[in-house]
Formats: sequence, C-alpha cells, structure tokens
Amino acid sequence: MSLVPVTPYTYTPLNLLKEGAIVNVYAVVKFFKPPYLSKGTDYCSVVTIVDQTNVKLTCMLFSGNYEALPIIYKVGDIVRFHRLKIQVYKNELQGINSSGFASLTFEGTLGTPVTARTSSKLFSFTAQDEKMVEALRVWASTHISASSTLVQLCDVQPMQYYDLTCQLLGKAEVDGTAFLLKVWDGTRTVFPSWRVSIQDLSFEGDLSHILRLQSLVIDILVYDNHVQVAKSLKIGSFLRIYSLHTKLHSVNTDTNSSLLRLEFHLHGGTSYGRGIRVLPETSSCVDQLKKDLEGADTAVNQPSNSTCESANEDNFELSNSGSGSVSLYEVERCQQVSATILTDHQYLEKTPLCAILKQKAPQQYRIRAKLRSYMPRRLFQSVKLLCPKCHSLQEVPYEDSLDKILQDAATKAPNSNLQDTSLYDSKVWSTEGQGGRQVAVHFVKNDNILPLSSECLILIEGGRLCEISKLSSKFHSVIPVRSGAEDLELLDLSAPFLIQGKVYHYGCKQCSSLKTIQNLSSLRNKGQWIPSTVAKVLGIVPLQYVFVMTFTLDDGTGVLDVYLKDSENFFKIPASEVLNDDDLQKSLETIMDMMCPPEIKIDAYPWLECLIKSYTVTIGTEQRICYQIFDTTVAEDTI
DNA sequence: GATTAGGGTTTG
Repeated sequence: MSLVPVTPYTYTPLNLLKEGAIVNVYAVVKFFKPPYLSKGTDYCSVVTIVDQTNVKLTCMLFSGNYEALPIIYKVGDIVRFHRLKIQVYKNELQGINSSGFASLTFEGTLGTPVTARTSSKLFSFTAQDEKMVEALRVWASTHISASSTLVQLCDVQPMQYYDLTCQLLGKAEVDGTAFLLKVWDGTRTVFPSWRVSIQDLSFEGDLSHILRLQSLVIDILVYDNHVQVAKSLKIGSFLRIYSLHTKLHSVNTDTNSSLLRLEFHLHGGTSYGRGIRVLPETSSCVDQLKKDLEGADTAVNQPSNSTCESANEDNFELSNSGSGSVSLYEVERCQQVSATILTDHQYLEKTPLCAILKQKAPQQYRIRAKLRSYMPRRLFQSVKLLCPKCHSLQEVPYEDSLDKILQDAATKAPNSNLQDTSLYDSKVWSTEGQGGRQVAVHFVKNDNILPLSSECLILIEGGRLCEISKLSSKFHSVIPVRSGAEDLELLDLSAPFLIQGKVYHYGCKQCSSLKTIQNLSSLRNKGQWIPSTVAKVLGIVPLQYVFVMTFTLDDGTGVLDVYLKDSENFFKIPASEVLNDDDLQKSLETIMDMMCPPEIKIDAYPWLECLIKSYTVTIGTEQRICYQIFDTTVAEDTI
C-alpha cells in the first residue's frame, strides 16, 4: 500500500550532512548489527551506510519495537531512512533515529524486484524511489564487494567466521550462558560437526528426524546475550546466524587415533554483527534454502545413497598406520585459495598437523595451515650464510666489522713488485691524512687489452668499504686482495672474496683452501666472472645466502614449528641481494604481512599450502624431530 | 522521558 505525500521527500547525499540536521537518506548497507536488546529499554541496531559520494555514516537506531528497525539481511542491501538526526560523536558525524523515524530496505542485487521490506503499514513509494534504488544498485555493483561470509555448510573452513542461512531443527538450554541449536542447510560439512551432549537437557525438536538427517545436521552453541534470542526461536523457523565461528577440534579416542570435529560457536557480544535473525518464509534467500533442504531430504530417504550418507561421519578417524590418516582430506570439496603453492609432489594428500605430531621421522607431508607467528621478527636477521659442503650456518658480517677487516689489511703498503703483470695493469693512489694508506687497483686484462669497465674485474689493495662499494657499482667485479710474498693474495675469508654490484660473496673458512690469484688467468679470456667459477679457481667453497626462519604453523588440529631455509625459491626474492636493497626488503615485509597479518586474529589469516619433511636431530642424548619446508613458493597473485 | 551504543570477533 502506498501513500503519495503532498510534497515529495528530498534526500541528502551523505557528503552534505550537517550536525543537528534531520534528513532523509538513501544508501547501501556497508555494515550492520541485526537488532538486539540493548541494556536500556530498546532494541538497537547499528548500521553503517555509504552512498555514491563514498561518504560513510554509522547510524545508531533504537526502538522499543523490534519490527520498526530496518529489516537488513546482508551487507549490500539498500536502505531508505526518513527523519534521521545527524549528531557528532568522537568528532565524527553519526546518524540516530529521531521522532517519526521510518525505514525501507531493498535487495541490493541488480535485476531483482524492487520490493520494500518494512513494518510500516503506510509508506510512500514513487518512481523517484525506484530510480534511487536502481542507481544505488548500479553504483554498489562496482563499489561494494559481495559478502564473502555468506556461505553454505559445504563451504565452511575451520577457524573462520560465517553468516549461515539455515533451518532450526532442535534446541536445548545447556546452562545459563550456553544454548544449543541444531540446524541444517541441506549441505554437508567437510568435517563432521561436533555433538553437544543433550543428556539431562530438556530438548525441543524431532530427534528421529534429526537422527535420520545424520551429518547434515550441525550443532551450534550460542552464548550469553544470544541465549535469550535462542530460547524464543521456533523449531522449523528459518534463520540467519551472523558471524558464526568455526573451530576444528581433535578428539582423542585412544592412544592411536583421534577424531576431527568441526565446532560451531556464536560467541557472546555483538562485535562484527554477531547475532541471529529470523528470516520470513517469503524471503528470496529462504526460497533457495527450501530447495536445498528438499533435495537433501529426498536424497537421505533414498536407500541407494546410504553409503554416501555415512561417508563423512565414519572416515574421519585418524590412525598412526599412515594410509588411513590422509583419506579424510579426499572429501575436501572446497579448495580455498592458498597464499603459498607447491612446486612439486602435488600428488601428496594433505595431513593434519595433529597426525604429523604423532609420527616418526623421516617423512614428507603436504599440509594446509596458517602462519600463527614467525621468527626472527626483524627480517634482515633472517639472512644467513650457508656452506653447501659442511652445512654450517654463519651470520652475514656487518658493515662495521667488514670495514675493520679491510682497514686491518690496508696497514701494509702495496708491493710494487707485484704490479703491472701480464694478468693486470695497476694503478696506485696515495691518501691524504690517513697514515699514508695507499690504494692499488689492478685492472684484469683480457688478451692484454683492458675491457670496458662494465665487463672488467678489478683487484683492490688497501681499499675501504665505501671505496669498494663505489667501485663495485662501476666495475663488473671486485676482489679485495693484499700483497703476499710472491703474488697478490686474498684476504682472510672473513672478507668477501668477490663483490658484484650489491652482492658480497663469501667463502667457507672450513672447506676452502686458497689458491693463488694468478689462477684467474685461466678465466680472463672468457670474460665471464661467474661467482662459482671464480670461487673454483681460487680454491674457495662459496657460501650460499639463505633465509632462515621458524614458522609456527597452525591448522586448527595442532601447532608445529617448521624451519624455512631458502635462498630464493620460497619468497622469489634472492637472499643474496635483500640486505642491500630497500625495495626487496619492502617486498619481503609485504609477503610476511600478507601471510601473518599484524593486528588481526588468526581466523582471518590466509591458508598456506606447504610441503614439509621431518628429520631427527640429536642434541646430546636427546633426539628431537624437526621439520623443514621444501618445494613450496609464495603464490604470485598474492604478492 | 532518558537510556540504550557509539562496528572491528571468544577463549565456552
């Protein structure tokens, strides 16, 4: 029923709101808390709206009458508020219902009928209204992302929050702070639902029907303020439960096996819009739900499907025997996008961390988990030098200690007998006021001709770190040397044996046996100063730059500390360059913040798919199992 | 007639 007003309503864009004004607005719902009983006398609903001006407004709406508050089902719905008062709270504009407040709510999806949801018996609705709704729908389609939390049970993952549309099958009060709801949506969860004991509880609902539906039914515990609402719910009614939390729980049955069970909790409070709303039978979301329920009911009642029916109920037992422990993930139908991907062994089936923790080493596993935390937190501390031969790890020398080593080597003046040989042309500079320090640069020739500086290897005697770093940006390669008895020789291997651009190449002190500089003559005609080749002719075992980090991984079934030891495959950032490159350091930080976002809860972290291998380490008399990531890389589209 | 809540997840 419509009533056309004498003067048409005018609607204020959200960027033109003024304190104290009472206005009419049209906007898209960006966030909302479904109506709940406040601590005062009224129901309250908090609604944040946004319009084409991209200005947001959070509105506090109160009413003693639940039905008088906006009938919002999801983010993206469109609302019309009449007589909204604008006030200031914490230096920001805020909307609040004023006398005579009224609202209409519309589906926000393009192409759906423009039907107003309202409890008002009389309300205006004109061609102008229809245009306003259509215009906001068009704008929202490119500016408001569809709700990612609205899912079916078959799509839920552990450790997330969801808005669930379902039918109530049974209920029971557990105690004053917890209330059990048994619901279904016609689809089956990947992991079977936990079962809350209803022994000694007064249960309302058709238990034989619930038993027949078996794993199609999930148990939800709602807490605190939601208990009152839950009590009043009618069996058979259609519900939307907002910000329902899923948790995977491993239940130990005996020493050798455990069961994985998916828990559903509606925690106390109204944060993030936590709450329950009853959906009328006539709403379009219920239409789809009813179809799903009918289809599932029919399938359950067909005996041919009975084997399928018991599938997820029975196959989730994990045992130490190995083969049985991975089958549970075969039924994982909904592959969520992962922030890391496997580069090999994709055939491996996933193993939950709780199963890995019970097994002996060595083994290889494919896992799916979240990065709860990592060490070291200061990323430059994660770069180390690794000897591929003796596997020893060492710190990358700091600039200060490196300069000290170079200064110590510069105390001895260059020997003029070792200058201008067939291998190189030499030039010597004297410094002023630096205790007579001399710097000799030996330009390595190619067929007795000096190559272009960009292709030229130079040997430097007496140079300081800043000088070497300047020269390394001009010349292809730099080797710090000193005058020996019969030939130029490399410095102690505490110093780099080769510098190319920003990369300082070090050798292993244990594994190298230094050879004479003259050996470079075997390489000079090739004009390619490849670090591994240079190292070889100089008798050096080159150290490899690696990221060494500890990842604390959590998949909801268990927590596992895993090492990452990687030169460039995992992050796709060369560990050898990151220390001297601000951009690469920023990239690394971005990747870590993506995998382990600061200041948000782990539920919202992305999943990581990883290959890990276990191995045994003996420390004294203690044997410990360690785990290392391999053949895994950060997915390109997540960076 | 004022108050309620004032978005930003429990810890069962």
